[in-house]
Amino acid sequence: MELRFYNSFSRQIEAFAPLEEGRVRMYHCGPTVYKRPHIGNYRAFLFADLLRRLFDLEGYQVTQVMNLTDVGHLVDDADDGEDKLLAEARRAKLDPWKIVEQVSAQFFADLDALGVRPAHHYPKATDHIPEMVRLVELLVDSGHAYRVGDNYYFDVHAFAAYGRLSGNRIAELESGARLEVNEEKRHPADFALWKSDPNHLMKWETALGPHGFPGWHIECSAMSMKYLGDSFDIHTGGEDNVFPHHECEIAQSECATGKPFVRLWMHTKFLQVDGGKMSKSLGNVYTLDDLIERGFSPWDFRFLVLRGHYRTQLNFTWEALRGAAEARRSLLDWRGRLQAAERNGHGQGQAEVRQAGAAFDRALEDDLNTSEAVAAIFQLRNHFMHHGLSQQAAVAAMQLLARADEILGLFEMTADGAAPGLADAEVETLIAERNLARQEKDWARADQLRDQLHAAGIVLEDKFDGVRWHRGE
RNA sequence: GGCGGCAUGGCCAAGUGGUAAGGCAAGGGAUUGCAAAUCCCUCAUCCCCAGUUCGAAUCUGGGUGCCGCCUCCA
Repeated sequence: MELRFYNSFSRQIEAFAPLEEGRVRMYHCGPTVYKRPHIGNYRAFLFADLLRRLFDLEGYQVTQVMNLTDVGHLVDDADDGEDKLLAEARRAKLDPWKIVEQVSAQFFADLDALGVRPAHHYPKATDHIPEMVRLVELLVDSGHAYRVGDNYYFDVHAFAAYGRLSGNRIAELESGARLEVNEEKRHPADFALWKSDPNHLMKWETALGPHGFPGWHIECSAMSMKYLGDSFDIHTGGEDNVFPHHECEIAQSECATGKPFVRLWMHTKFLQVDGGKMSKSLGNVYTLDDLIERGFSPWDFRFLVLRGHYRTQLNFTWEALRGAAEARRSLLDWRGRLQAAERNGHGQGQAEVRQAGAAFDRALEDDLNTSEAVAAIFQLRNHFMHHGLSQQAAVAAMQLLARADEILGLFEMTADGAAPGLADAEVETLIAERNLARQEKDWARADQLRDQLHAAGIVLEDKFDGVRWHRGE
């Protein structure tokens, strides 16, 4: 496939060309582990998984890194002065390290439930204090950063390209600033690399000072470059990360190394709920458990998210989730029908399968247009339902469906083909038994057998000329 | 105030100059012991207004609504 992606930095769709042939190195901004991520957060992580799966299938050697931020962020404007993690620790009357441990475990459980392939590294900020300190020292030595007491700030005027990613201009940032200016900084747009506060709970004694802790942006520069090199291929995050986070990462990384930092920046749009943003006051900040409580599988959510384009806002509604769940079920059903057709298919359809496969690939190549890719699958399904497929075409269609499953993650890890439960012969026996009961108009017995088969994932179709069955839903 | 983005049927969502993909839901009919599944049929002119064009959901201008960001700390 000839992949083309939209680059937030150039604001254009570009042909994908990794730094090193056959190899992809990518970094994803991960969660701040102070509180269980909500479904909106998982949109970004599912997108990262989509990239990962695509590159895996395309035969690239992938190195994927996602950070866990375990030194806090601000809760919101109202909670000034204290970071998210410390606030949560106080609220829950727990040690911050305990919070990190619990939330991280929850996060990994969620990823697993969503069918996300594990990244190769999940570095934590607090495990990389020396790397961050080294970066700060480099920036100070090279004149890109300055020290005030034991605080260290990046001088945005030392990097001419500051603002290129976000489109912000330093002068505008200054005039638009809503909050009071930190008098220590030479310019309001300068950002903290390293701070000091003797009263901080999470602090480190380093060459930078006795009571220091890192600024937010520095961790991603330090960890991405440690695991991926000074220059790497892809960096992703939510749209909220563009500024200031990624803008600052570029500045500090490129000034520290003198090399280009990231080739391709990709950002996912936010997930909205009921047409607006999620908010605690509306009670629509959902976690995976909220979906499960309503009878949905995390995989239904996965499908809802991935069949929408990552650069478009996606509106979450319960009705939409129900629609995604039904659609996924019908694909599962189709897989069962295809398995049957691989043995006793009829019709033609080679051309249609080829066409669908080409459309599927074309859509994905074009900046991951998963909507169109999924539509291609459904079009083939519709053709099959109307006209059937030859055995050979059914085999090819199964291959396409498996390919879609590899990339999008459609089906939960239930067995495919080798489904646990009844063997074909057993199914046939039960069906014969039910037919006998039906002939004798023993409806209770017939329905009981039907229920038994249904429970085993067997779908029966009572046709005028007999009973057909397939595995599915 | 600055920067960026979105607005397509009941719900979700592609399409970005050539006459509206796909999914879900809904209605009518066929079939059925009942049911499910399946089959047939029905279901949008693209937020509003004004332009450009032979032609616009797609371009331009102006509205309206929604979303992200604008660094004390992070």
